[in-house]
Amino acid sequence: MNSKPGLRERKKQRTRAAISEAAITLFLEHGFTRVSVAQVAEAAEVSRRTLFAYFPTKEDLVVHRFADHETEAARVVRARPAGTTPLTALREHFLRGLRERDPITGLNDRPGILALHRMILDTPSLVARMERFKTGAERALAEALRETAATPELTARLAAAQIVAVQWALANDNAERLAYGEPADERYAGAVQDAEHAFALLENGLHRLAS
Amino acid sequence: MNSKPGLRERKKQRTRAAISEAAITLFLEHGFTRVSVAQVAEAAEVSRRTLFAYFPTKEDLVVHRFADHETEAARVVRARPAGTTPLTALREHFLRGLRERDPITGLNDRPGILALHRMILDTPSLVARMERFKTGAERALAEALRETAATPELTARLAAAQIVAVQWALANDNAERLAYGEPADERYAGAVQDAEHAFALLENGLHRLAS
DNA sequence: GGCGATTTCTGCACCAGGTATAGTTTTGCC
DNA sequence: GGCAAAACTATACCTGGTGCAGAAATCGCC
Repeated sequence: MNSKPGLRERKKQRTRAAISEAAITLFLEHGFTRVSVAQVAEAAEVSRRTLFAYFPTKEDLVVHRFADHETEAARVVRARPAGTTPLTALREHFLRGLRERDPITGLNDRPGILALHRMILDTPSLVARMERFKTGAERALAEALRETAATPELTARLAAAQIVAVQWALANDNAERLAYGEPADERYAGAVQDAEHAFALLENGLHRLAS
Repeated sequence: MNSKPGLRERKKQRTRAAISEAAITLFLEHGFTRVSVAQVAEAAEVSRRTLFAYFPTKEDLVVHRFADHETEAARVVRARPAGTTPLTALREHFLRGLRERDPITGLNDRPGILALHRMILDTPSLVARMERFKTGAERALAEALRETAATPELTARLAAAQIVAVQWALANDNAERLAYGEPADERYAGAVQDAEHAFALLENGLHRLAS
């Protein structure tokens, strides 16, 4: 279907990739805050003005890689087999993510990914930018729940907020441990256990919380 | 204990208040983005540099008012009567907030508060700044759960994430409705019902979510 | 291949938030 | 009254981000 994207389009994609690559290389080498967008533009052989035509902010040079995941939970819920509860579908999907070491689960220790996660975790403006994805994911998931699970508006929003918060916490926990040096393969079993515990908590509630 | 804060300290407090007041007045009148910190400084009869000595960022000129609430949930959990579960204590506290129209519940329609909430809701950088409070609240609450409810680390973090997310969603929902024109007194009954529903969901889990 | 029309890129000037520095004023205290 | 510490100010600077006008590349068509 996309056999003929046209030279213009192809060039745009190449330029975009070049900018992103130059940015991430420089950021990983010298630190996000210590590299200016001017330096990135120069490294990518593009004017500063053009860089901002491709990426609206400096932070986006990094986090655009996660943009797709914003609607992932919503897609999973929509695509679940008939008779499956949303929570089950999401749990299975998350467990598969762990098995496959999907970076979004925080359980990927390929050097590039690891360094990227580390950088994000200790750069406040990048963390803030990631939070916006969380909000987007919440909204999309709520909509999916409302549409496919006959869930009232408020319940959908509450459930979505809980689910996204929990998935985020799990991924963060994994990413932190890996950033601290634990190998992914060694962490895997624990990550699975934790995920199952977390989804059980979502499913059964917090009523067991000691008084 | 603080009978003699000293002239220096009192003056600092007055300056701080003057800056904050000037800022909020100008922001509410002309919009957050359309007022520069230079204008705020001038209105407060203070140099720009001094303004930044009191408030680290422009956003903090607005959101510093919410700083206390960051640890509120944690305090409530720590101060709960013996034999009370954390969730019960938090629910009671939230319901009391609604009754008293505590701005933090989103259920206060005093013009100043309302206008402030409206401004925050449609200023992305302010929303982002508020999210950081959410993160702080999560961390503090997790710590309180861990310490006072004999809850394992991960469970505490997961529970805190869920609880804060839910309270946030409730407050947001109320604030949005009020921003849309609904009077607080008229919204009250619904807000209580919603809160009770939300805490029940937290307590009993999402297992009822239709397949 | 050539040639207008359109899109993209660039350079430049500009604004605002935030920081570093060095010097001036104010306050606390003996 | 006078001295040290603290707070404040002016100034210059850096960086992210935007507006604008013109140069350059691409497209589609002849």
